[in-house]
Amino acid sequence: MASAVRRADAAPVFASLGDATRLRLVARLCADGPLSIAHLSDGEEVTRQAITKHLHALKDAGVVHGTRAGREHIWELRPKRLEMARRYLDQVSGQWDAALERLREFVDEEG
Amino acid sequence: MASAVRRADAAPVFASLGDATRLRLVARLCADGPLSIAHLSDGEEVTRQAITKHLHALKDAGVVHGTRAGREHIWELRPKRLEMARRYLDQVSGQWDAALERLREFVDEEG
DNA sequence: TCATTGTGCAACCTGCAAGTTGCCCGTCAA
DNA sequence: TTGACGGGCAACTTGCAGGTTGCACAATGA
Repeated sequence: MASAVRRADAAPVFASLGDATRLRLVARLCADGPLSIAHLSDGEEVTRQAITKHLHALKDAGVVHGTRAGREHIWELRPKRLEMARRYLDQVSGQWDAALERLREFVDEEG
Repeated sequence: MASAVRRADAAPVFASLGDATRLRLVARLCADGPLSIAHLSDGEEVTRQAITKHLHALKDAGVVHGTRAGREHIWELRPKRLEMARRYLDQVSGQWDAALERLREFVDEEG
């Protein structure tokens, strides 16, 4: 079985995904593959600097990874972190199901 | 197939889970079932008021639901929202896999 | 060589989130 | 009826996130 995801690890990832602009960046990186800052800024309503800041926020959360190539800075997704977040939600859902089961048994006993 | 999760719906949920205290509250509600504010504040390092604010943040994101019972306010989890967040991560991962597949085919063609 | 392109850096502004404190109110039990 | 318990409300502080502007700098291409 996969090891349990710690809350302290999951929270920063969720926080990094909790911004609409960042979530859009993640979606684009996921659909189109690695892109430069200029390309990622293209079509966005905020400044290139704002995009850069968001990319660093995603990087600090481990969701994204940047590489310098000539005068460009290429950013790509790190799907492992997203998968970790998904696993955390799975864990919580699993606990919930177990709690429901316990409740059912309790009700059965009382009845 | 389940309908696609919109980014605008997912972002607030992620944001609500992006705080360590709130994530802890969610975990407790999930493991122990519905609890009052007093119980949820018990063991936390912040004030009851702070917990109340966090619970309202989770409620605004649709992750949690509160009911008044006598002089107590009972809060319980809404697993549907968490499941939605999980589905969103599934979507993104799916796109990522498709992108990898396209890349593989492209490399095969070139080779 | 020189203009253009893609970025990085730093300073700055602004609004909101997180937390606290103080006070008041309904509810429940003795 | 009264005191204790569980909460709501409002004002206030503080730190930081999100965004901007201005400038400097390296890489690139004509």
